[in-house]
Amino acid sequence: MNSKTDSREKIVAAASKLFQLKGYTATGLNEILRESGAPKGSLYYYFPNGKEELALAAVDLTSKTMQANVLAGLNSDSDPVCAVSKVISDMITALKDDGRLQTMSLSMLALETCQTSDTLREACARSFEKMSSIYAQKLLDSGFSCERSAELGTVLQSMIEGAITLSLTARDVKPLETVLHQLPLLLRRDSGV
Amino acid sequence: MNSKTDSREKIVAAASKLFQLKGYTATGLNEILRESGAPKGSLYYYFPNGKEELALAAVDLTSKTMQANVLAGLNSDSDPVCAVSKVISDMITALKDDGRLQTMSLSMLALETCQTSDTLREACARSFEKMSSIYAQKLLDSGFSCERSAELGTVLQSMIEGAITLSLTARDVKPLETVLHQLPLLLRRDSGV
DNA sequence: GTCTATAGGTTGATAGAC
DNA sequence: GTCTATCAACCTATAGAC
Repeated sequence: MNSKTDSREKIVAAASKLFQLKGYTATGLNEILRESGAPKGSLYYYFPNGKEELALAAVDLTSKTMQANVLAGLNSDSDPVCAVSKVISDMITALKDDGRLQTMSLSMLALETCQTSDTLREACARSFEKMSSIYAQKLLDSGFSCERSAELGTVLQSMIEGAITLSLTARDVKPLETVLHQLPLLLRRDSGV
Repeated sequence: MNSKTDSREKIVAAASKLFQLKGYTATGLNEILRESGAPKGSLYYYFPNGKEELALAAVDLTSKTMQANVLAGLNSDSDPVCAVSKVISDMITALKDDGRLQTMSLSMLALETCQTSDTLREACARSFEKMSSIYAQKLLDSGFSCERSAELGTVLQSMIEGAITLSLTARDVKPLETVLHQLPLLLRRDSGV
């Protein structure tokens, strides 16, 4: 077994979970270490630049998992409306199971850090951009025009991030369900602008 | 002059500004007091329950200002597409002037506090709900059906909050501009679901 | 009522033993 | 390489002088 990167991975996994749950500022390094079981020395061995460098690794991990989840949902159906609906339904189910963020949104971390750390801001921006492009690619494959696919990808990403925020705040998945319900209208093929 | 509530109002105004800019956890009470010019004793005189009670007042202030801004934009045109476009254009202009949140979104504060404080979570949820209903009322007045108005109000609120998050993170108003561009399609009158 | 000084606890980070 | 003991700085909250 490779115990070499094991400590590192456990720290990043714990950080990724806690940053999403409580936010960047509210999550202490001690808490991350307690959760991961690793001692403090290991953290500064693997991440000499401290909290910011660890958060960067956590964002990358969260981002990759999010992308995999969305891609899996999109691949479940060839019809783009059904495919995106599946992605949102999965989020609703996950949110109902436990009312917490679990690899669904980087919004809190992005908003917290975008004014204070360019490194983290850019990492979050890349993640948002990637998610938009994943939605756009699905639309492009389904016959939407190049320009309209790109625009709708951004709109979908905005709408879903916003609906997650509203649903978490209300402790009620209704905003996500409403977006789900209005999805067919937004993605109509006819009379594209 | 009524100096009675003057200190209180200055504290709430400073808190409202800093909470939106840096977030709830990252903003210290000392910083708020420094910004407002009031001493620490006054804070605990007006807000015996400390930071949470102050944040509640700050959310109420921010929420009221946001509602006034959106209502002003919506009243600028009788056509709902033009009216909502005006609201979003104003946000784009404000974001271009200085790339910071200024009475535009409670998303960061809502995400930060929704897992730890029911009081603040509910205050943010009420604000989101109110904003959705303001958009819905405009659509209702423009002849949309009652049910469709309510649903589109939620979708608009989600989409705009999400696009603000994306624009701030990317330091680029393009996501908001894209939403603006796709707005006419979302709000088409024909063939309502 | 208004304000200051300080308590008590936590944070991110470091130095150095093994 | 891995870990522990400890630092200085910061936080929220309080007690009590004016």
